[in-house]
Amino acid sequence: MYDKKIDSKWQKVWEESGCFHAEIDKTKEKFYALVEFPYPSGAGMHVGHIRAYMGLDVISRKRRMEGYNVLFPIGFDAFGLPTENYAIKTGIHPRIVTDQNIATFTKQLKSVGFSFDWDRVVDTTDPNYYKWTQWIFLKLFEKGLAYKSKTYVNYCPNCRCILANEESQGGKCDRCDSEIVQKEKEVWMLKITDYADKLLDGLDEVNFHPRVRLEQENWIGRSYGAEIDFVIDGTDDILTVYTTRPDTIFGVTYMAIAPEHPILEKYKDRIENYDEIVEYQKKAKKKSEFERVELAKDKTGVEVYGLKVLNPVTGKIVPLWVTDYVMMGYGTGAIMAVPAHDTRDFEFAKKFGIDVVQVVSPHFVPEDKDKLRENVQDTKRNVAIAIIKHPTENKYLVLDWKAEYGWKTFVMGGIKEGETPVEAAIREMIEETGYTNVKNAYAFNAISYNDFYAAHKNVNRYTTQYPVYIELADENQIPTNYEETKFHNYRWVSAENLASNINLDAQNFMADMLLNERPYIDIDNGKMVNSGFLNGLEVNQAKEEAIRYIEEHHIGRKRKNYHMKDWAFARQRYWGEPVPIVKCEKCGLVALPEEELPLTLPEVDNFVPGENGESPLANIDSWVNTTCPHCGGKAKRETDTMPQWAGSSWYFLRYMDPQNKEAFAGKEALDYWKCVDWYNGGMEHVTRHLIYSRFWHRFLYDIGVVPTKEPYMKRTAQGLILGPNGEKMSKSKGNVVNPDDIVKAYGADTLRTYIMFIGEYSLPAPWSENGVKGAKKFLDRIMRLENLVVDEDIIIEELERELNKTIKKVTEDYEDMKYNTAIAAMMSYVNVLYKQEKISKKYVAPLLQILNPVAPHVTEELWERLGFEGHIFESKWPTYDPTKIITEQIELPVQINGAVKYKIEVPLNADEKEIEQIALEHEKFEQFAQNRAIKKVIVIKSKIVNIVLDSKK
RNA sequence: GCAGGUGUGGCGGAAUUGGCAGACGCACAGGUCUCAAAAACCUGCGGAUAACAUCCAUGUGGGUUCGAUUCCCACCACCUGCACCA
Repeated sequence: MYDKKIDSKWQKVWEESGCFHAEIDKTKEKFYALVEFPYPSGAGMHVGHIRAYMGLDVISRKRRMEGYNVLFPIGFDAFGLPTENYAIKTGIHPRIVTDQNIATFTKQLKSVGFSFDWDRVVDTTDPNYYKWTQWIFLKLFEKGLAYKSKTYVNYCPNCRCILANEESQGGKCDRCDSEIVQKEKEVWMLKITDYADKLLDGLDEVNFHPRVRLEQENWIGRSYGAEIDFVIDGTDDILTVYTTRPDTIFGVTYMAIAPEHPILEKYKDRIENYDEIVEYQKKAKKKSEFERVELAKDKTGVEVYGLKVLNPVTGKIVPLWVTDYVMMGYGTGAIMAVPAHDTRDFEFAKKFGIDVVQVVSPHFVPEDKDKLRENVQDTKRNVAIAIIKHPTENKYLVLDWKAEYGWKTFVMGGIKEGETPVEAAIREMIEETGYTNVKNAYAFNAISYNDFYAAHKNVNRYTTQYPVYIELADENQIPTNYEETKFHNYRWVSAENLASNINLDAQNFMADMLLNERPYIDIDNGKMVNSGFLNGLEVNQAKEEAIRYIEEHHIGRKRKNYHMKDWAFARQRYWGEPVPIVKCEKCGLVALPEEELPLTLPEVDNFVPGENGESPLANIDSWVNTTCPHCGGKAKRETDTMPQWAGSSWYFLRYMDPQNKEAFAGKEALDYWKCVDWYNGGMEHVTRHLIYSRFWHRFLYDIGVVPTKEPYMKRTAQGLILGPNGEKMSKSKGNVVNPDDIVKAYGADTLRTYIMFIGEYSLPAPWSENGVKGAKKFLDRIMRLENLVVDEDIIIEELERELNKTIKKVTEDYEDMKYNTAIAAMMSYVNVLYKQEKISKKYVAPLLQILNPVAPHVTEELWERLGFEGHIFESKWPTYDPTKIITEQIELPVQINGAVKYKIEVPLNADEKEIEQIALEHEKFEQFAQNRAIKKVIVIKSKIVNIVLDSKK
């Protein structure tokens, strides 16, 4: 039986032997495994922490046995709001609370038996640590990447604190879930946008989980396009817009600006309805983020009377609108609106009756029977397509062409010289159907290019097709004797069945555009129409050509844009790193000299932040008032502190050399450990910590103080552990599992084994108390192997094969983080062992070694009891013998018509012919074949045999 | 709305260059041991039917293939991320 008392016995051995302590050793290859260090909250450790750390504890233990010099550190990310809020509530100093929490976490972590190097623990709130956080900030300031700016920032009224964009995703505060508001404030910002390209391109150099990579790419959100300068008619002012679709410049029918756009204030005297606009600005400002998103479908806006805008390419003058669907914070706060090819512009234009002009048309080139043919004449044609609506019913006229053409189409025909599409469509309708009386007819925005072979004329046609909607007034018909009527018959089809009764893509597109009013936004398939010099170009060519044109004419420029914004790097709170900058009346913002670091937090009586979002530090006059390091005059300290993400942006570097007093880490340590080889953590940090720390690290590389561009070579992510009810664990739902309870009841290895067995590592998995018992049962079975083991050397073929297979499988699965199947394989092997009367030690020792990373206490104990030499952590990772895995006879399944019916034994190297013969000679074959003829026999060596029989006898 | 992921027994989950669906575990049922229980051990366990034979079965509907959980098309449900990003 696995008695949990052995846990502390082995934890003591590991601690006293220092076996997990890492030192630089140039004779060995290094391996740096990193897990996201915890925030030491009062709630203590969560089972999620265990899953996160186990992933790399297994890898680290395996690597040590493989002979690597492994650095596997742990520390505490201890600045932050929960501790401070607790301090506000209880009056206990955050320092004391932090120390208590760290002590609790340390005890808990040790009780699970992680192989961390406890001599390298870091604490971000230790002045010896944050000295270097401040030092890095000064470097950023020195290089112009830290700046103070008065802008609109995200503000959480509940936390009384401003937040970075990354901390207010979805318009909610990361910490307390309150609705955030926009507040104008002067705060410290870090210019992370300067690093957007480096952060994106750096992803090519590392091996990140695809989901992690994708989320980072989306968050940075690089887009390529152009800035185009529109002239405000009758002024010298320009209105610059950013667009990713410069190709659609001919489709601009209005311009739109954000409510906060400064142009409004500037021209308030010229604007005829300025009052109305001010009213709209007020309303827009009041809307919460939530409302803006929820009411997205219902566009609002006000036209600006008195200002018009000149399209610099077409020379057309278009109206200017103010609307809150344009954001001041993205691009230039102004857009050129192209309703035909943008969903939002389309909705807006429809609501306010603004023109929609199609400039991109799909290009259909059929691959079926209508495919262009060689050796027939090529013809070019403008074609009118008549979509004719029945006078009384919701039905449309469809032509069924004769079988040899196979088309189902609308009425269509060539547009003659001097004819408009509408005229041509009506003429064709009368000629082909005899209907004469039109109630309403108009062309609409669904022009398409269509290149195909026209069988009835035996020519290739390159057509531009113009759709025309015709509504009949009545069913009055005149006789027709037009020659083309012999090709087809017509019938009426209801609107909902139209798509399945038209079999040309181009015409289906038209019907779709007519019936479901929508913009055409497929940018991968399109050619330009109604677009002057761009006409006929594919979208991508048109984009380049448009940019070339505007640059040549100095009316715009190529441009990249990012979704990511600069990092608001200030919190109006006490429990954070003080910003080492003073504001001097004469010299402005002045950095503290390096020798004065760390700038430590002063003692305060009251941790409550001010009503208007100022830090508690602002109340400590003795601390705030200081002298300028530059001129010696009066100066005030910055009272905002750094955000929680500061300390965690470089902690992996401190682990390399945690005691260093001269630098954040010494050169020798940096050159040896270089960067993290494998980093595991949660998905929730991908667009926060992981972005920030890559930014800082890249900056440190750029100033020459770290040896690699990227901090983490490989990044993986564990899935959440859900409560037993399948919901996310939370106190309010009462479904939280405390790891301490599991360790106390079942032992550390049970917890470890269960969590690794729970399911695919990167996916969420629900907790199951029964599953825990299953893990315990398995470990008990391991311990009881002692009763089967004998000293004799007995060779058992089956065990030879199974052991080698298991070593292979487990070795490989650990590397792929497939811990669940690795454990399943070991369980299977144990099941085989239990079938034996007695087993030699050599069949148990490697099992203990490969199980050791998951269940180190149990395996160490049994290793000792069975009298193996030394400790298991000093032993060498077992290798497998591939020749032992192969057997001479292999079993192959035989299928009859695709369903497995029986199995055959064949020699390993039998060829297809021999296998076929063995399969057909098998006694069961006749039973299933029943004299049916064999059509075909498929033999896949070492996989399967499939015999295909005639269905008849 | 866009992007990504997931969907397989009563449950957690295996199986992917297309080749035995349900490994391993849990739960459940029967048995051995026991005065009894627990533990342990053995056996069974997707569904239908008397059946060792047959049929059905990997979210739904089609398709490709000798053969599809795996590939293709359309759709549904749930989860995650982003979100009026121009």
